Amino acid sequence: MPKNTFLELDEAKKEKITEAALNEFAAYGYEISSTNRIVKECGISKGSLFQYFENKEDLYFYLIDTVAKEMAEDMKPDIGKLPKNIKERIIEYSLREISWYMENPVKGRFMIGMASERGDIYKKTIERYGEKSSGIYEELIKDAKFNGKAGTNEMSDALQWVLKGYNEKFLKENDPDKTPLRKLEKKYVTGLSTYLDIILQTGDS
Amino acid sequence: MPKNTFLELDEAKKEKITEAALNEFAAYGYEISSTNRIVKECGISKGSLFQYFENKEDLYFYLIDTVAKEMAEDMKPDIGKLPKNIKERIIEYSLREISWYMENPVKGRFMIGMASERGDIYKKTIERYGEKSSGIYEELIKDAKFNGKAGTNEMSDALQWVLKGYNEKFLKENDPDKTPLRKLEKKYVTGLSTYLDIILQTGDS
DNA sequence: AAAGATTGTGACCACCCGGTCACTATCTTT
DNA sequence: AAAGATAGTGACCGGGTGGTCACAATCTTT
Repeated sequence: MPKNTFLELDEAKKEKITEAALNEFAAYGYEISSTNRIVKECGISKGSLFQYFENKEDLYFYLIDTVAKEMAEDMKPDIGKLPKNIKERIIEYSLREISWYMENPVKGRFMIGMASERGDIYKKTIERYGEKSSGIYEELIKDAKFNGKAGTNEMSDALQWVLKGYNEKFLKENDPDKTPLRKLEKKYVTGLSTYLDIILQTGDS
Repeated sequence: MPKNTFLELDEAKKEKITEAALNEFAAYGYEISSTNRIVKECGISKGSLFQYFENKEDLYFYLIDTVAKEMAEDMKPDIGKLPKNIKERIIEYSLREISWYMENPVKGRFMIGMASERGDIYKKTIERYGEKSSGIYEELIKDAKFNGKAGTNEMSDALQWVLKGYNEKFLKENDPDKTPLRKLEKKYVTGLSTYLDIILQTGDS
């Protein structure tokens, strides 16, 4: 965790440092990211950075804490009022998620990158935060009918894999800076609907 | 590509160098991997390594070439005689793939890691080899019936995501060094069958 | 205004990197 | 055996790394 000195900085400065660090980690990943570039980017001295944070790892975990918390808080209010229909429920939840990524591209890339780190830092991240919970997917499909021998576990796995695959594909093929968000959201829903038909037994739209 | 000097080395030495380099890249990824550690591991001098290969990148691409070729050749003979039934066909192909990964764990981790590199080396890899072809998945499902509006493209995407997800899950949960391969293969097929039921309309076993 | 506490700085440290090259050791040809 | 070609070596180079610390600047208390 950051030292008190950092938390007591004025918002603008904190923001600048956080932004620079997120950009660096999002672009290069943990190991290749350079604290030298970070301090140059946000205009503070090396000494200051290491006064605010114990070390590079401390800074990295602070960012994970902050961004994960912010994301969770942005999404939480919507989760309560999801539709009853399974397919609609999944689409609305997933749309909320992808919109957050498009509205927060740097933080989004940071979070995605975090999940594909390697070596020590990956192990430590897992130790601190555990594997990504699949609880939310089980929640989403709680009263669906399934094909074959599939149970809730298999179904939520499949849903998770398809959503992840579709999100990656969508983010790769669509640039939120070029197309208005509204249009992208419509496109996202249309595309996702087709994929959901594949794994959901229910025939209604 | 490696210089002639490397290709003319005796097999044992080539093998030792290749093995050490694969281990390093598989464990750390391209950027963090160290040529110093590689030469120490395989017992040659730094000078020799750079006599055999132009530079680190050259070595890396040589490994990709070699391993990808080997994998393709190991799999090719089987592809021709896949069953006609879609589900059986997918299972048999996918089983062959996962078996190869379990029989060649280092090469397997190297190939998987390769696909999740970042930055320049990732771009260069794509430039050289192109995106991973999804042609094989289209081939596998060529005469399936689909749910809803899904066409061949969506279907092969979904199949690809589910297979990838299941493979990762399976490799994480099963250690080929502890359980005999036969048993693992049986377990793999049983598990995969359930997931395939989710995305395949066909009701037959 | 002076003294003291706090915050900010960047030159500097030891270390590691990929890559080089003058040199040695080995093998081949004469 | 001598001479020449080839293969192998590791100290060394410039450069970048995360992290430190003596000092400078600023703010707070007296």
